[in-house]
Amino acid sequence: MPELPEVETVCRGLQQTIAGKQIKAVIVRETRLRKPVMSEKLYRLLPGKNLQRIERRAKYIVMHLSDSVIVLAHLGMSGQIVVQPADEQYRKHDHIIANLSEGLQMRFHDPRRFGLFEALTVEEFEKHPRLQHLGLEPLDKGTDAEQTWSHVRQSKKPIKNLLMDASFIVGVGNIYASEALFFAGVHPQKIAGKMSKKKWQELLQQVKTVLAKAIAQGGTTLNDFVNSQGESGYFQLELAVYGRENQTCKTCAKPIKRIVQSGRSSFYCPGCQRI
DNA sequence: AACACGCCCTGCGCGC
DNA sequence: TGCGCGCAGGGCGTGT
Repeated sequence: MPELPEVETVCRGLQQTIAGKQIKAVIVRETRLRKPVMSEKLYRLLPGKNLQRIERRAKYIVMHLSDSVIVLAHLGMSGQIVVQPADEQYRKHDHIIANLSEGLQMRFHDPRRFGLFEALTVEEFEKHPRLQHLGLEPLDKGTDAEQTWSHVRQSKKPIKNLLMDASFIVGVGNIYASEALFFAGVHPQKIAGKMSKKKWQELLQQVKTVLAKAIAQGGTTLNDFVNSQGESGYFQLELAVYGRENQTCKTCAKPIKRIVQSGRSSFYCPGCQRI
């Protein structure tokens, strides 16, 4: 479900709604996530701690608690973190519950269970293997063509695969990769190293623009996205190519094509995006 | 050693 | 109406 803009939206929402609140108790109802949930550690580390700051790194949600405790969460394909009144009925797939002050609950909900939810000490967080090899944040000022070109020019990957390579740039998922490629006029199968530097500059700019717009829309570009208040999105910002196979290109009216790259669908306009 | 692939899961929409 | 199939926004382990 979520790419960088959706995770960013969740983090901002959590910061607004639960920063400053205390975790009273934790209930683990399902441990079978991508990585088995360490219930005992959650029970030991979280109760009594205050939520101080919630931030995003790549597609990870990082919750800083008092006493140097950190909750690291990932939404996978279908995860949600929703804050709601504690007296509402559990939904199917509400896997981890944190009772907060003021009668609220934070619930980690994830039908496909590809997500991650764990409690860590700061030391564990800083050495966390999953976080060691993450690439650049696309929205950072310093992430520009100058900074990245030497890597891009050496890559023999199709450009779409490179855009989605989290050891290079983080947060760009299957939808926004297709969208950015469309707006830059780059074919998803173009070999990264064969682009001109100018074209790469343009593409990176489109990546930033697409992500920033989606954040500005509150992540509501994706149809079943749910923010931290449980509000679902609706298409405020229409997608140009993703999911539009056989529909007409909004620029040149040719039919949008779908191909599969590394097992994932890519959508592009054969008129606007050339190899 | 850089790639692509399969797989982890549930749910949904489609065609029959 | 029910059933099977293909597909889904992520990421990791494995094999080439």
